[in-house]
Amino acid sequence: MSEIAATGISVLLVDDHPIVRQGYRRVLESQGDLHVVAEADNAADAYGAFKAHDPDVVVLDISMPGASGLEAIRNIRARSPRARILVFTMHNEAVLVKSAFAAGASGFVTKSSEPSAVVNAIRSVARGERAMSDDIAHVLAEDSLSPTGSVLDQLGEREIEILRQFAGGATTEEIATHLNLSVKTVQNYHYLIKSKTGARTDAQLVRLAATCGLTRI
Amino acid sequence: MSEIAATGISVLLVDDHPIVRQGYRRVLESQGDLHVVAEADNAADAYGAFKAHDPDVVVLDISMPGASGLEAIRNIRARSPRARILVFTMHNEAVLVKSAFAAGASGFVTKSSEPSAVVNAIRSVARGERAMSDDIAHVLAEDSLSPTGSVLDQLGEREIEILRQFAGGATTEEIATHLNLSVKTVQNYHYLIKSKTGARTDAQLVRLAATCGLTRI
DNA sequence: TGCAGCTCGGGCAAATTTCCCAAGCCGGAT
DNA sequence: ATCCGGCTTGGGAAATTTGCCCGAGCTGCA
Repeated sequence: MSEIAATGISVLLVDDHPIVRQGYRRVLESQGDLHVVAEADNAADAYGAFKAHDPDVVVLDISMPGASGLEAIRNIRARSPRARILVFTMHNEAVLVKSAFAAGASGFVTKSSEPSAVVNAIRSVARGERAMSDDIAHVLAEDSLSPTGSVLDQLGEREIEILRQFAGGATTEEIATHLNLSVKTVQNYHYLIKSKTGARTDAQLVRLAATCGLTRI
Repeated sequence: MSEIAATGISVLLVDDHPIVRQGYRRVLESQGDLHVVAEADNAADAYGAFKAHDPDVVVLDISMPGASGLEAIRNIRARSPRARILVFTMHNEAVLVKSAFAAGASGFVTKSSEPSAVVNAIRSVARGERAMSDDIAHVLAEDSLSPTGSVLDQLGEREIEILRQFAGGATTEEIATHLNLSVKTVQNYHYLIKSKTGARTDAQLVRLAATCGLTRI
């Protein structure tokens, strides 16, 4: 079957929902130049499938947000730096997007995009270009993309400690007491952490802390 | 076009993601007996499309959570009690499932299901039977056996929906927009949820939602 | 020496949270 | 039929927090 790849773009589909995979497979294959050569339904299998089929593009459709998808990206890129990975999800949080690119993704498109935008993104990524959908470009633009790596690398020791306690459920006053700081300082850290990580919500902050292993839930 | 219905099952697809709709459409139509006669990308349009095409089955694929989906179900059923609605989502919380059936759904399948299970569910629903995927039956079964009142039992439908979106990282404005409520109302729910659950912090709320399976991290 | 970055906090306007309250609606109990 | 209670929806007003600006002390490093 690998002869096909010579005339088109071979794709590995990663998604945990079987029927979603099948739907995308049909949409992609109707394009003529796109060929789904393999599927995987979890992050762990993704690399095995990648190694076995050496696809031109990996389309990672992570419906659930964070960690396992990012892990899969790192997993593949660490061992095959030439891999092209297009993240395809319904989430559009700046933190997630940045993390995905930092982890080595080549593109990021949301499910709100038109089908044509998605297939064009696959073609762009296959050519080695970076691709993202308009809405993603928008959130990133506002967020003013910084070349920093993992989200936690941007944070100082104190910031991480405060984030940990906050994500653990502590109030601002409690954190101030624990760390012998003024409430004002803790508030400022809270704000600083949010701007550094791109989280716009306390909830996003908690999710971030959880996916980074800062807290367990 | 309605002559087709005589030989098969006509389907109305409701989903907010264009490419997802297109994928499902191809999967369903490849079955031979299933025909997608219309699509809608939001709850508001769903009833209009239903009235215009009178499909045998409505497949409601609400990736974005709930209330608007539940509303759409009630909306359709209230005016066309004969309507057969199959909810098709990635969520598998008992609360949601029960709400959906209470709202008048005929079936509930998750995206984790095999494509064959999904199309069979559509056929079952078209015959007027009730249908649900194995995993849904499982969570409902466990739920009915557990006398332990989950924290979620204290919360109403709206509260749960708002908690879900909040824990997912949405801002108050976003939730208000999604659910067509005033910001003030969402704020009040936010407060109410905290007092009902005893959470004193947004972070505690997120953790609570996560442990209840309302959101994944 | 000097810059850069972390840590710590003040200030102040704008926004949000916290409570309390009211009204409509609906289902169940009386 | 009526009342009670709970859900849903929002207003109001005080209290608190956020967002963003600032300065200052400390450290490490070039």
